[in-house]
Amino acid sequence: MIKAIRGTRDLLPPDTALWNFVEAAARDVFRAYNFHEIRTPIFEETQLFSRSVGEDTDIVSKEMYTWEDRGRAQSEKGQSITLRPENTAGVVRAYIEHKLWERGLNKLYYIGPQFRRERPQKGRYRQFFQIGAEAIGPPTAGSESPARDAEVLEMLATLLDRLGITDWTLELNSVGCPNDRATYNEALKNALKPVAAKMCADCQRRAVTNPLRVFDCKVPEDQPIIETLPRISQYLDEPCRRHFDAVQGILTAVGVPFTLNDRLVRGLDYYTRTAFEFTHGALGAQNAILGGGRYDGLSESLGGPHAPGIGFAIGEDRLVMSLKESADAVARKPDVYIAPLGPGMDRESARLARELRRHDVVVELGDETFRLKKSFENASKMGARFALIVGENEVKAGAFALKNLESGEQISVPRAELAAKIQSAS
RNA sequence: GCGGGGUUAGUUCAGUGGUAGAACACCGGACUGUGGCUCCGGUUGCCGAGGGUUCGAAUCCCUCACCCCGCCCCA
Repeated sequence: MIKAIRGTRDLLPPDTALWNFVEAAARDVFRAYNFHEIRTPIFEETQLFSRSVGEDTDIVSKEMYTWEDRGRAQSEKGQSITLRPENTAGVVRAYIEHKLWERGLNKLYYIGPQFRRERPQKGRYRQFFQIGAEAIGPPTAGSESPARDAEVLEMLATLLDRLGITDWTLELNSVGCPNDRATYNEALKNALKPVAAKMCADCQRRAVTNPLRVFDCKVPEDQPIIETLPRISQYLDEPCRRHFDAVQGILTAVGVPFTLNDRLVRGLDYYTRTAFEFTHGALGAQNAILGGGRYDGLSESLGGPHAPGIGFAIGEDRLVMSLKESADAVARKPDVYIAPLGPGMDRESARLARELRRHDVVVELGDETFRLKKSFENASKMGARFALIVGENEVKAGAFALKNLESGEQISVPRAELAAKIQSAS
């Protein structure tokens, strides 16, 4: 048997209804903030990712689906291509390629699949879905303003509330400018040198390879040592500090609660200043449902103009997981099951079904060879609200037996009134 | 890449060396123009794959595959 390959999966009803619900809510909320949808290709030149995400990140060094193209044209041969591991790079590429700033397109959102070749685990797949947005543009468009950061964060809080997710926590930090980070990294390394030997094996390795990761350590014995380490917040220059203070001020003013977390660091190279994460309990080891931050230098590093930006990506798989219970409620059940009874009644039923569907009634059709019992069984199994009997008697009388499957009440309804009768009961 | 758990009916699972099971689901009947509740009957399997031990393997051993959970890392 051929199965979906490791790390990929089929999304089936009724879950798909929940996915649609989530996506519809996101589109609706984003629209209120003047974001517009962009769809970029799911594969790009490999360089795009290695240059933006960072050559030394795990994503680029070992988690990308990359292959060599064998196109017909000479220019296509040997070109290295990669399935997008995230969507920010693609959006910024498109922003530059189409000079979107010339058209005032500064706020973009996307919904779509991303790919990483990592070991699957709870809420983590090789094809996973992200809902994200990027506010990017020349500083005159407000793209560098702390007000933009606050707006994006407030938008996310609104979306989560709208989805009925109330127990979220917004963790906020500033990772400063590239200069601040370089200085800080040096200071952190130096501070770790004398104490690393006393820490857990993981931390000893991190101290050398990726010092920032030491802050993720969960070993209790290491915590006192970690507490003494320098924090990025102590290394922010004046403009970065003012920016961060302003973001916090606006968030407080609009009533979006947040927690400062100076251990929060972002893995991707392009992040600057504001970094954030929304977490949600009861999701296991992967408790972050969305993350993002500011990337003021990304456009320039990809050969574009100075275009500061801030963005985020929501892990849709995880978000849906935390809503899982409501999947059945969101799926729309048939309003009516039409039970044709006897020879010739399929034709009659098809005509009726067509009429009703034009009135936005959800109709499921039976078959004239089914016994009535069978039709009723089918109807209640699929959760139809009504069963409609289409037999010779009904056709002759021009009125049909309509049974409410919940109450058991059955009435005779003239053809012209059927749609209204079914709708009114919903 | 590393560690742990798992794989038996459509689904959830029991079965630890001697005839493959239960519940639910599904199909049919009781009930030929009326579902749900009830009762009766029925179907369902290369027991993940391959090899080994044994008179005999779902069961013990080895190898592999796949799934899940976690680690590393991370939107």
